[in-house]
Amino acid sequence: MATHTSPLPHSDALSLLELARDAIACSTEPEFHGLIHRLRRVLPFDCAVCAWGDVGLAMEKGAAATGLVDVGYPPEYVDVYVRNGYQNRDLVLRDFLVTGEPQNFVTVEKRHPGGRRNVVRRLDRDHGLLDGWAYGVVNAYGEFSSVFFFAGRQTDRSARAAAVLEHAVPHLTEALKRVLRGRAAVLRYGLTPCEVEVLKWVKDGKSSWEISVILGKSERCVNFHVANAVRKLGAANRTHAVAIAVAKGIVDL
Amino acid sequence: MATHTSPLPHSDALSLLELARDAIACSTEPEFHGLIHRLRRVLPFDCAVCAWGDVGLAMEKGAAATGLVDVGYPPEYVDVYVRNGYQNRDLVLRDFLVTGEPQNFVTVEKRHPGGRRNVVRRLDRDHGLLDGWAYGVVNAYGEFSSVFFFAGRQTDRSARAAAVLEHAVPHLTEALKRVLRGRAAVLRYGLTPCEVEVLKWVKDGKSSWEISVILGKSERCVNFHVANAVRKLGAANRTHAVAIAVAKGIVDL
DNA sequence: AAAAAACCTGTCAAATCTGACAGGGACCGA
DNA sequence: TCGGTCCCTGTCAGATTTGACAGGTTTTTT
Repeated sequence: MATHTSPLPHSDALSLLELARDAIACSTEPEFHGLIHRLRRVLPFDCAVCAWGDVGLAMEKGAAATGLVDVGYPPEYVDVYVRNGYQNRDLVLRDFLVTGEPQNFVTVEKRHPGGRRNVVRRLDRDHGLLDGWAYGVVNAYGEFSSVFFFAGRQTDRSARAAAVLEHAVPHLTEALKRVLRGRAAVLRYGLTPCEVEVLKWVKDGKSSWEISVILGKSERCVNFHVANAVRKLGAANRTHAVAIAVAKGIVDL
Repeated sequence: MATHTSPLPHSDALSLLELARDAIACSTEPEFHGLIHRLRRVLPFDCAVCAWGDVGLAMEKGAAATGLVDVGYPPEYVDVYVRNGYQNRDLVLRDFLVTGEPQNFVTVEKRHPGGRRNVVRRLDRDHGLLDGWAYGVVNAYGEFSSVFFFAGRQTDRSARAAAVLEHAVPHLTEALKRVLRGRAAVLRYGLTPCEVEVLKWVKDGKSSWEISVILGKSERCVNFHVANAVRKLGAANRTHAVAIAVAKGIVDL
């Protein structure tokens, strides 16, 4: 058997194995936060944030088509970043999307002429997030993708840190997929809360009349929302719409 | 950070990390076989087999409610084992189900008076599978569970071997879930091939008339199979049946 | 303040689904 | 050989969905 040339120390590898195993059982947002805190013991950082969704759609529609899971990032930071569309000027994000590999904030800054004056770097410095990493899982158009940022005053910039992220982040992404089942698709198809609501009841086999009694609205109103959901999902009828909604996690059994 | 007291050597931990990462992308049976062969480099064995399905249902209905994925086990062995219902007399399987921990064949044999004369052990010896391990993931009634057997002339019986399985098997189980999406549920609900077939077309939004044209059967025949599928799935109508079928992986989008 | 989006409701006809009656043949396992 | 299972088909009535016309109010965003 070929020997490994991995930069991961033994204790890191064992911690990551346990994290990978425990990520399988993760199904709620608090559990997901717990995984991020577990990761912090292997690779210290002050805060993390994950942008998730359909990367292709995010390119078209920007932040409106993306979700965020915030684990300790300063809310003002996130607000300014999103409102100004800074993902379009983020050198670290760009270099990650281009290379597919973990990107260190400082390393990227030094790589680009004028990197120090970049608006995102200035925002980083304003909030004391002088260093950190970006890494994620980027899938095809229409699939769930993620980009994580782990930031702080300083971080380990070595190949070991990159290796930690390369092993941890795919499992964190799988866990996040389970936690967020459906939210990406609701965003993608632009379904309104009423449309999702009626789909849930249709999925349970209720007739439009039964749903109207349950929701206290007219049968006509229910049919109106069902028809809108069918159209937005590109379905042929309500059965087809339910199939799509269940498959995409918009509604659960 | 607390130091680990894991029996896993560094190189094993790294190999398992890569196995765990690659298991995420596994979605076909050949890829799954590839993962098993990868595992063999960490923990040598001659052959493996996985019994999967709903453990509760398997207790009720035996082998009829269980699937098998065979990676090198002698077919005659598997045939004799299944036909004689040897899972009910398998001390290794029993000890695994009781403890939830990896069980070594020889260790179990020595633990039980008369273990050497056990029919499964005799079958093992007849086929040269003198040693090996059993380990799996057992979930609640109605959920996908697995039990893997890794066997050969001899295997590593140390705590290291058990630790390898404890880290590898959960990821193999998740991979197998993806590979086998739905087969467990078809078994569980007792759906016939025609019932699954019409569900696929209904799921795509086709009317019974359209499906009858596609399949070259009468519309009455299609409705008959749809109604049977609805009843077997315990659904209120075809829309509800499709929701269940998609959720359980019986049909895919 | 204005525009857009979301939500709500009525009526009617045609299409489709559901339930219930009727009947049959082929194949497999005990 | 017999019983069970799977698959196939016809007819009919009532229930539900679908599509298309008509109209409205409230909330949110710019």
